[in-house]
Amino acid sequence: MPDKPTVDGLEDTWGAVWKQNGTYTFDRERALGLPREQVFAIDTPPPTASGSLHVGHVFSYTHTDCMARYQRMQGREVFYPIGWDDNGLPTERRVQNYYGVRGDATKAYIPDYTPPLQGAEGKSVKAADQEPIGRQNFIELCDILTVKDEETFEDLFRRLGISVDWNVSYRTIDERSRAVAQQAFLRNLKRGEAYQQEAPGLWDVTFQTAVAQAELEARDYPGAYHRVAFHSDAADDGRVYIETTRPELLPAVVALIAHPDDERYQPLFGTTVTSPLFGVEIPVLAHPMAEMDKGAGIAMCCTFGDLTDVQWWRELQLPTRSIITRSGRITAETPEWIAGGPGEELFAENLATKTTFTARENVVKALIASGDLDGEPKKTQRKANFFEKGDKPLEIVTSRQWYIKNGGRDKDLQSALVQRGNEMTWHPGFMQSRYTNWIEGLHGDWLISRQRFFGVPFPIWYPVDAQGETDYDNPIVPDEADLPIDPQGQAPKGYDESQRGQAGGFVADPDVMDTWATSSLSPQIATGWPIADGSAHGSDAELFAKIFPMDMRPQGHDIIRTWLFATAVRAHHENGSVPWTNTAISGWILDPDRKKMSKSKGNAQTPEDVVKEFGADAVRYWAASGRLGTDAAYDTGQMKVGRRLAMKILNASKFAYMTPEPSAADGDLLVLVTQPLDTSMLATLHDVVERATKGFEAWDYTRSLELTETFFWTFCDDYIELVKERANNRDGTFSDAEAASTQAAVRIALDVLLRLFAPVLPYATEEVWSWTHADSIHRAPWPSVTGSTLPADADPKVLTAVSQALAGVRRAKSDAKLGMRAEVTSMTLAGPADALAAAEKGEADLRAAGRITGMTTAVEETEGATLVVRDAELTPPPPKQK
RNA sequence: GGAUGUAUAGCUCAGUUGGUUAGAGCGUUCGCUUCACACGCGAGAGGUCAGGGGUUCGAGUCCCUUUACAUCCA
Repeated sequence: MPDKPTVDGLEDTWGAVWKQNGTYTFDRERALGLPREQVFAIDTPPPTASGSLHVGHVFSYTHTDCMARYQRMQGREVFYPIGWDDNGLPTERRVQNYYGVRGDATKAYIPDYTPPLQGAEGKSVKAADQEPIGRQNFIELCDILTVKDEETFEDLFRRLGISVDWNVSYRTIDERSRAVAQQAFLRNLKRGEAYQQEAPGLWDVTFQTAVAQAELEARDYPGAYHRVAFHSDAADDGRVYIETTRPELLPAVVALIAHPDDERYQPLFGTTVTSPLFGVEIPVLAHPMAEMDKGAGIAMCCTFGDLTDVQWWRELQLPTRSIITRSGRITAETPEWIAGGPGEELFAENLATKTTFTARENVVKALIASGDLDGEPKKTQRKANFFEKGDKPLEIVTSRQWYIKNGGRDKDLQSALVQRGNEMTWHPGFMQSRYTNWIEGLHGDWLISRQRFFGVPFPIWYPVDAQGETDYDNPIVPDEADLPIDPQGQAPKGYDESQRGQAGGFVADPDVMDTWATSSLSPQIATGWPIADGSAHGSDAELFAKIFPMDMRPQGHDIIRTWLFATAVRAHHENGSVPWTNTAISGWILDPDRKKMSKSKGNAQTPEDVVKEFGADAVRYWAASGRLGTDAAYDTGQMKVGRRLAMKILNASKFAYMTPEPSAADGDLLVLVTQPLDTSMLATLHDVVERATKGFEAWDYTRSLELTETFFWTFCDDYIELVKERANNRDGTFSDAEAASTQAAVRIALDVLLRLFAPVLPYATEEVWSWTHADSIHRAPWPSVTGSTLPADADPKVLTAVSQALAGVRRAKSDAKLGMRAEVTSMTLAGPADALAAAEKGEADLRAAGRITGMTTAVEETEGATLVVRDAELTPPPPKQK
């Protein structure tokens, strides 16, 4: 026991001990032998290894850790893995900026490649300044940087005291994850849950990849309505006006569309009009999606300007006239429907290969020149779809993509997935509606293919026929036993590498899976879902059978629509079950202005600094003060309180263990506790244990902490102050039995309190525990209410009454502006008879703590029936002798 | 426009199935070297529970409505 206890440095001391002793190691054998409910399996979120953590991570990972530690102390075998989500776009983007490179599928592999930059942290390198390198070189750099990032993360998690088992870890790009993702995909394919389709879809021109509905973000985007004339024989003045924000798409127009009930356009339905500048003849059609009260009420449908165009194109069976390429520029060749027409030259000279922005300017100029633009363009803010990580509006491009069925096009599947939500217990419950709402709002299947580099490749090849045409309808798949595979580096069975890309040979599917298509399998990856025959790549059929579905999925509410939903979809298809039975949804961290904290706003704190300044226990205390589902303010004040609490635990414990050690016959301290005040304190604690346990059982660690903390301060400020004299008994005022009673009681209480605090404050509690125990507190049993043998007459009211009396004495001294050492030569303790009777049971302690030499009592009604002190006569303490 | 949540002391938040006079911490004011702790201890001040209406013997709590804020979806 140290002379001057401190919370500083506990992280280093105990972090090393826990690591060495494997305190949090998952015992697979024990788990397999236990009943299922005695195992607690957590599907820990794999953090994105693309930079530094922020306090929001600290917040939610602490929530999970508190639950994990509680479950462990309850004797359950806790499966608490850690994963890293290192595949995907965030990593690619970080690598681009960190090394100043860019993946380019056309470049060859360079052995021993040295990138132009090292650690250009935080800066973004312009695309033009990035060195284009081959796919394999790019992937190698991704691998190097993610491993480096993950080490930093591990440091912080360890320091925070997150009790994951570091032996049970995975990366979403490692061999096992690739094998799991590919096997799951192949099985989806076999069962018809995965399919590919060539269709118009949302496309990011910066990243040059398709994106899924879950990755969309609607943002305000400035634009202008252009009133443009189409030419018609059926119209009064030969003109039909439409209003469009995208005049550059005029060459791609396929129809004009108005609402079927719109009287203005009745005469035009069924007729044709010709487009200005290009003279293309198109039909005027009716469709209910046309908005009568917007613009002119009639719209031009282009292939494709937005998702409504796609719907019209599909439902009205319109032709496809695409002019926007995957890079977001206008196509270089003049399309056949323009060639030979009046706009041929305009297209070739002023539109081809231009950006949409330039093309728009040029079309507008031409429209002004031809007199087909009516008035000035009217500025507007329109909602445009963006990729959540992109900064240019999405275009719609026709491409071949892979999809997994998610209920967006199938009502039965949709309701089955909604139903899965009912099989999970949501903490808090209202978060389930976000899940349900999202599913019910889906309007397409889940697009999982991405035209990127650093991801899990589709385990697919396609035959190339004798004419050199790729046969997409008959993909070649590998055996599960061969997974994971890279179809770009390996030839399918029955072929050899020389046949790649040759007529009569094969080609690889060029795409990778979206990150979510792998991380949605985290339960299967972590729990040992068998690959092929179950012997390779971390397969563990026995463990999988035991702990899947898992018990807990912790995560933030912003990714319910992505990670949580996708995980439910995969388990539904593959396992016919939910992936876990509980979801614990953490809120966000808001800065003091109630804004979401983020690095871009410059208001985010680095967790490393915070932990260094206040200590891990203090930061955890702050995090644990935030309930599940509730956004919390970033509040260093709460961290100071946490630090103070941890200090108090050390100091109070030091006091307790400095009192003479009582000796019990058979080591059972409880039999020594005989005095009413002491049994009263234990009875109150007994009640606290009961309620704190209920808190954890309801996933309300905050409630549990609050109850424990409140009692702890009463224990320190009232109980310990009252029994100080008796516990040390320096003057021999008390009998040995009286002294031993409290010496035993403080030790018993502390033993319980430390364990109640342990899930939230692992460092301070472990430190104190180590003064009297050889084993870790984090493997000690959670305090039990059933096993205790409190004396039958233990009455919580005694502590309450004596504390009230002591408060009255303190107030009298405080009012007299005297110190607490002042002597009370006479006073009257007044209150109801039962309260007085209870107080009398601790009178000797009250006299000692209050330095009361003269006291009388008076039975009377008092406000709130509390005990009050009246007519106190005080003598200031003698000056202190040095 | 739809969904979900929030609104209680200067700040951050509790307040359980409706039940005496609405609580805590921080901050603030006053006081105290007290042999575990000055990173401490004691005491005080501070609230029309967002507004309005209703149910009830009784509403911070239940119902309706308005307002503000946050998030998600259109």
